Amino acid sequence: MLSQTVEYALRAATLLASAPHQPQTVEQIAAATRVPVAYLAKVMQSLVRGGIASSRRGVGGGFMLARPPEELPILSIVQAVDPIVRITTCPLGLASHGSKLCPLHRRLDQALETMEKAFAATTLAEVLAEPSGSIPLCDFPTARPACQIPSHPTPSQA
Amino acid sequence: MLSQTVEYALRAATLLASAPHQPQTVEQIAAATRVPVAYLAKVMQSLVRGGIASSRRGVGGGFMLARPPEELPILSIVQAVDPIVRITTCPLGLASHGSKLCPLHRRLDQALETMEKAFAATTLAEVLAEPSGSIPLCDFPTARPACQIPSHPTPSQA
DNA sequence: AGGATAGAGGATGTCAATATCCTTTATTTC
DNA sequence: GAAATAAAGGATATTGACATCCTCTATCCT
Repeated sequence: MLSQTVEYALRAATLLASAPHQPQTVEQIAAATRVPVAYLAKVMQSLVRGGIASSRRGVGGGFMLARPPEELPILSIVQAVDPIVRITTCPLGLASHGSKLCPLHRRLDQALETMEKAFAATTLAEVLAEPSGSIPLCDFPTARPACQIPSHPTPSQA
Repeated sequence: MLSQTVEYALRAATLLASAPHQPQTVEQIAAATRVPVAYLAKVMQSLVRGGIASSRRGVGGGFMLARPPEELPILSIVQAVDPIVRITTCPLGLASHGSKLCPLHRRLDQALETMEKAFAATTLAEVLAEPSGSIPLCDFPTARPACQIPSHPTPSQA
């Protein structure tokens, strides 16, 4: 239903949100989120192009969120890597309907709209700092959820 | 987002609903719904296995809905061909959360649930007989929407 | 400047979804 | 029973999502 790529991107973004102002390398993100390193590199590129993350090369470089998690609806992450395409014209390709969708596709598009809205209404920050106290994104080997950072997540553990 | 297969299955089911008690061959359905014939044959098999449609071989045979459209939520069609898989355990595979989802995946699963409910709440009949009068599934070369059937849709036009 | 680090980008491989084709089986009609 | 019709099912292509690898470029540190 939701693509692997979206899943990966959301995990990565969540990790970045949990380590603010601390650049994370692809290796670090991959290890923490259990995503194939090489593929994650591509996904991160999409996030950078989409304005979700910023990147820095060289020593001490890595990826950081381009904006604070409070201002990042998870929809923007979805759209950056694997956009939700709404149904705007009849997929059958017949022009007889003009711009009006038939009932079937109207319903399908409504379902898409619902998803879109749900994702638009949820920010990364909300995903991260849940009142219930459940640790987001499961155990992090290196990083900690925002609510219980010791002093800084992981400067360089090698 | 939604797979091609689901799209095809819904189109086919809608057509069957528009021609009740009139078996439609794969060729007929394919022509009316603009779906590749050979692939549609596979999709129809799934619908039959899923209890959505019934099939008859031989002359005068074809596919019919197994139940009246009023009793067929479109969710059942989706589930028959390309089931929505809800997120029940942490995709990261770490058991530390027990059965509790992390906030991220809880949200994602909620989105899936919303879709599921939307599809569960909509019947084929509703998709077919829209008050607005827009013709479902665009133009039918052979069949007509339920609201304006002449006498019978298309017995055998060859 | 030179070496080390780390992202960017291109080329390529793998696998599942999509799609096609052909043979077999069931059913009807004559 | 034989011929025609139409679905069932297996084998096989094609395509795009997912994934890997290698080289190039930017940045940091000494």
